Amino acid sequence: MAEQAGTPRRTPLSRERILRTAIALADTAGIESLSMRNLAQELGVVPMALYKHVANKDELLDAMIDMVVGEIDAPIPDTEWKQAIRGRILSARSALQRHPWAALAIESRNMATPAILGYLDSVVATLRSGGLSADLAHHVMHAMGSRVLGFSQELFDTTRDAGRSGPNTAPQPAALPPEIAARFPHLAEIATASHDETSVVGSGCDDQFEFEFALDLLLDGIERLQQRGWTSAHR
Amino acid sequence: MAEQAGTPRRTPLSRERILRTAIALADTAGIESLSMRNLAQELGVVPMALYKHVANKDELLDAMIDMVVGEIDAPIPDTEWKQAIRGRILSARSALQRHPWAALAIESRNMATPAILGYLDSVVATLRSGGLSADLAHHVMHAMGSRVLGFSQELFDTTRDAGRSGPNTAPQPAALPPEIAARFPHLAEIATASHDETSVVGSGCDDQFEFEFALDLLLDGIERLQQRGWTSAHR
DNA sequence: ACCTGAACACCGTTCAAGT
DNA sequence: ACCTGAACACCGTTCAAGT
Repeated sequence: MAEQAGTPRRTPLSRERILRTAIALADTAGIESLSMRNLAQELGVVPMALYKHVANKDELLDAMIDMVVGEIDAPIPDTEWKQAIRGRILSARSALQRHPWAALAIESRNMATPAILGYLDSVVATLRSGGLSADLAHHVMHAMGSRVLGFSQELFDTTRDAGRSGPNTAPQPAALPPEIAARFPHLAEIATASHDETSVVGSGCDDQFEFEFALDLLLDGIERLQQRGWTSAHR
Repeated sequence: MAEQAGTPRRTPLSRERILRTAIALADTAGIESLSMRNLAQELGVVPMALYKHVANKDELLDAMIDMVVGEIDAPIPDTEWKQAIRGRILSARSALQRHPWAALAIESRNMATPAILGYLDSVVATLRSGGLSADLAHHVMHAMGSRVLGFSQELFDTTRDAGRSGPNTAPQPAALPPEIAARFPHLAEIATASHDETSVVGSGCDDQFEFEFALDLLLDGIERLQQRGWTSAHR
């Protein structure tokens, strides 16, 4: 079960192979199943063997994050800044969606891996090249928050089973259970809102649409500030 | 050490007392120090005793979260919706700041405790009373994301030691270490931006300002959409 | 009837002993 | 010189044995 068919059983352990296996394990079994012991077993080695290639579990997680961030597309040159940022962020989003554990891992880490810093740096570069002041760019990065990296921590999360293999366990809870819908009438109302308008199947809401809605709200607001020559002194 | 001076050593265990102690422990020692065993020791009982009052650790965490959410101020009646929401969210923020572990706990939980649902419901109620359509209110809640609850997952977190007792360990890293400032010039530039403008001591940036900047950017954008009678069909 | 010590099945990580 | 079994100090939770 643990040994893969094609490879000779004694494929030498390498940092690369450890990272790929760790990511695959987290993707399919969930991040909570990623223990040094489980990972070692998956690789057919004794747990201690991993410590030859990674310092400890924290460093392993950092390296996994860096690999995911590395999947984000490079910026498209010669594009208007708003479109460039938009495309970049949507690419980040799809990378993070391929690895559902990554968003929370990034948040719980103290942050600041080289790959993340490189990505953020290039986003700032795009903002600056679009004519935004360093001052405004600074606040923009804060305002975007985790959305820069493609996730926004949806509060009522429709797809929270993050990290299950196979088809998503029950596509949607089919709106709210009636007893809590009664206790929280306004939530019930908006849960069923935008049914008629958008063409979403079932009662689920379109996460991608919500993400872009918020993203564009922010980008449009920022563009307006820039055009008005906003500085921190304004407020 | 574990027994408090004023109380008789046999203060009967109660859910209330367990929760208060758990929150205090997480506040002072950090969430990673909150184990059932540690908590029991703090209370002077055997770990198993806790299971008479809480089903398991997950339920304990949910109850702790609900208690923190309970600290959020009630909405001020008869206020214009934008101001009402703004005040509510800033109150949520200060509650979450008093308990630095809470934001991450909320995110990692599957979400949807009664207190959180009640809070979200009342925020939606305010939006609706301000004349926003259920459709727009829906998207607004998504756009706000975790900011509705007062946190935004700052990506470059200036105060990430969350959960240390005593004075904050070194107020600020004094800008970026020069070697990484060289590798990420645009980050370095915005890190030192808004120095002259705002009156922030040291090189830190004003988290509260950044939060309100983003909040107002969103609220202003939403107000404009509302005034224009925006619906999902627009896009 | 109530309480709890010991135990179970896990962690991440160390270290000395074996080849 | 290299590898690794056993061990350490933890987890959350169960359960049978003790009062």
